[in-house]
Amino acid sequence: MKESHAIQALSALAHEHRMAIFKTLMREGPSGLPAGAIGERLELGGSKVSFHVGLMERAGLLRSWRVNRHIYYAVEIDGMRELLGFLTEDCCGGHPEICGALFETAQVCGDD
Amino acid sequence: MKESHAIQALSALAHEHRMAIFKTLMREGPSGLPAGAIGERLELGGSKVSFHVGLMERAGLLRSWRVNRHIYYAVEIDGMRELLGFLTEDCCGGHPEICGALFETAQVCGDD
DNA sequence: TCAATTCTTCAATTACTCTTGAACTGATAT
DNA sequence: ATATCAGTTCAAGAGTAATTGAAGAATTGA
Repeated sequence: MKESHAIQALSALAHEHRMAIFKTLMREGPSGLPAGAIGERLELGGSKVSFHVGLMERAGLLRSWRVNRHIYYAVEIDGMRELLGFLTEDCCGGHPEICGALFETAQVCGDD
Repeated sequence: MKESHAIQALSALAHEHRMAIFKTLMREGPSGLPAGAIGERLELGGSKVSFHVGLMERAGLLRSWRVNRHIYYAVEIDGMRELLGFLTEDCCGGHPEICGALFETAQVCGDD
C-alpha cells in the first residue's frame, strides 16, 4: 500500500462520525446499510452522511451499490486489511515487540 | 483504549510529515533522535518539527526526554500497540476475515 | 556574565475540513 | 406527466489545522 493512500485511509478513520459509521457498517457485515439507515441510527443528516461515506469510499474503506432508490454502503474488507498491513509492516520493520499484543489479538481473532 | 484517544492517534499518523517522523523514529529504536536531527534528516524547519512531535507526543505515540541541550524523541511502543489493538479488536469484533493478512504479518513479525 | 546552541512557543497567515441548507439527480408509483 | 422518495452535490460559512518567522526558554561554554 502506498504511503499516501495509507495516510488517506488513516485520515478517513480519524473522525468521530466516520468512526461511528465504520463501526456500524462493520457490525452489519457485507450486506451493508443504505445511507438513510446509517443517518437514522447515528442521528446524522443526509448530506453529512453522504459527505463522510463518500470520503471513506474514496479512501478505499467502503464500497457502495444502488438498490432501487437506496444506495447501500458496506465495509471494504480489503481496504481495511491493507491499512492494517501497512501499519504492522511499518511497525514490525525492525521492531517486532510492538506486535506482541497484536499477535495475541490476531490469534484470538483467527480462532473465531 | 478510548475511542476519542484512538481517533487522536489516527489523526496524529494521518499526515505526511508526521508519518515520516514516525518511520524515522521507528527505525532509530528506543534511543531516539534529538529534534534537530529529525529536522535535518527530513529537511523540516525547527518549529515544524516541534509542532508535529508535540502533537504526536500528546497523542501517546512518542515520548521525549532532555539530554543537555537536546530533546530526544522516540516512539512510544505502548501507544502504537494500543492503537493497533483498538483497530484489530474493532475489526475482529464480528469479522475475523479481516485479520487474515494481519495474522500472517503478526507471525512473520513475531519470528524476527 | 555574555554569547552560542537547541529547542519551544507565539501570533499571523494560509490552507484545509466540516457543516448547513438548498438545489439537483435518479428511481418509482400514481 | 407529476409527485414522492432516497440520496448526492453545491456554495457559503464556520471551525481547525498547518506553516512561517520572530521571540522566548533552557542549557552550556568562553
